[in-house]
Amino acid sequence: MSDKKHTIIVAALQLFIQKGIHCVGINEVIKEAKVAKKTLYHYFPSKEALTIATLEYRDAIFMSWMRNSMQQAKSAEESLEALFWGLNDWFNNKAVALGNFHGCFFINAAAEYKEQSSAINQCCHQHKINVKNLVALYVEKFETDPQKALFITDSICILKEGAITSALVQHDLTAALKVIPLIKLLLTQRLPSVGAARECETRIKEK
Amino acid sequence: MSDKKHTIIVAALQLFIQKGIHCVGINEVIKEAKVAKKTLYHYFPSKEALTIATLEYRDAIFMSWMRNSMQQAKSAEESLEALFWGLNDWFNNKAVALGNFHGCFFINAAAEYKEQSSAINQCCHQHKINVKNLVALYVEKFETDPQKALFITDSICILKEGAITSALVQHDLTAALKVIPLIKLLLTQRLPSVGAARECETRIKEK
DNA sequence: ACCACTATAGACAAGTCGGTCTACCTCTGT
DNA sequence: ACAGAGGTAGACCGACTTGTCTATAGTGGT
Repeated sequence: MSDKKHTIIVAALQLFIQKGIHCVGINEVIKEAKVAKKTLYHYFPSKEALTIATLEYRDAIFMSWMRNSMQQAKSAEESLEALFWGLNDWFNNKAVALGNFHGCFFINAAAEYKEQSSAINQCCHQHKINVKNLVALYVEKFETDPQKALFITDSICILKEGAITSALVQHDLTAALKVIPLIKLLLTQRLPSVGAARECETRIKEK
Repeated sequence: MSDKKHTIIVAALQLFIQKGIHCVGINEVIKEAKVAKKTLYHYFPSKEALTIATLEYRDAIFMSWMRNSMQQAKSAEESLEALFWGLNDWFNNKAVALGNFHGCFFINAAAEYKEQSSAINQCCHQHKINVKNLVALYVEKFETDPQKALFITDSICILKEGAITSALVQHDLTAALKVIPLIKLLLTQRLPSVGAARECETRIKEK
């Protein structure tokens, strides 16, 4: 990839994360990237294309950071816990790879582009699938029952989203830590919860 | 309150929730509200003031809906579970008072106005405090230890945020149901989790 | 009857938006 | 030497933004 193209993506990503996508104009991006407007439009046909490029770039950064945070633990269970220690670092601006915390770029972008048909929304959706797949990889190491594994994976992903959102909206920088006991509970005593999940499914069919 | 003022707030809220605040211009609001621009600026000094009025109105609607969803259950524990059944209705467009689901207005608004000094961000923050206080009211009915009660309250709020975010970004309309087993687990076996929370606090101090 | 209020439509100002375009300047490969 | 790619600055376009203003009209209270 060209140097300039990369510079533009990095600058745009930084601005989009800090201020939101709608708030940042093309002129601000080219000023920050120290690049001519023609150069930007040489590499990207539109602001939307640039936005998608920043989402893809952020996805690569985030997934790499996540893999790195999880793979050092001794067991699969500890890897899942380690994810939340990593999130805690992020919230407190200690995750160098992710930069300062301004919430999840993908959640924020999806909030700005709500229509499911929009390419930007689909990018955000895809990122969450990537995250879920990585979590599932670890869960499946100790839980062979696919149904139970899916329940644990979903629960962990929801707790992750909740922690990120709470950190952003409620300014609760300890949200990731508050979740860790629940993760432990989920991993040590998971059988009754699946029973309860089945009960829920039954109840919704009754409705 | 004047009829016109109320009409403007309702129209603006509907548009803001559907499309996001930055995406909706004043002209669109007055067209939807069938009101002259001067009338809007007679009641609201600026778009920001109008936005805050919509946030306050939505807060009133949401808190009323939430109280209503929870107060019918037999026990405090069931009220907390009922909250998630209510969320499930909302996600599936069955909560009449809240309208069709487009994510949490406050999370989305906070994502658009990230600066903590902004009045809009503070409104969102305040709403989450209101929600937390209502949850705490029920938790304190069965958990007298303030530390444990706080942990349970925080956990439930994080699960709520996670479910809403997952429903929006991952298009997972069953997110609220997936959380219910965790709520049950939290309420029936809450002692070990507080121990784990203490362990976390110890570990973070070591860092 | 008259004032103050509430409302209307819509022109207008001043600025920003995404995006196009011209004109010119370096490099690099042949 | 020369072509073409990649780069620069910035003028320009039409559409849109928030917010102000003029001119007009119906209303209720004193």
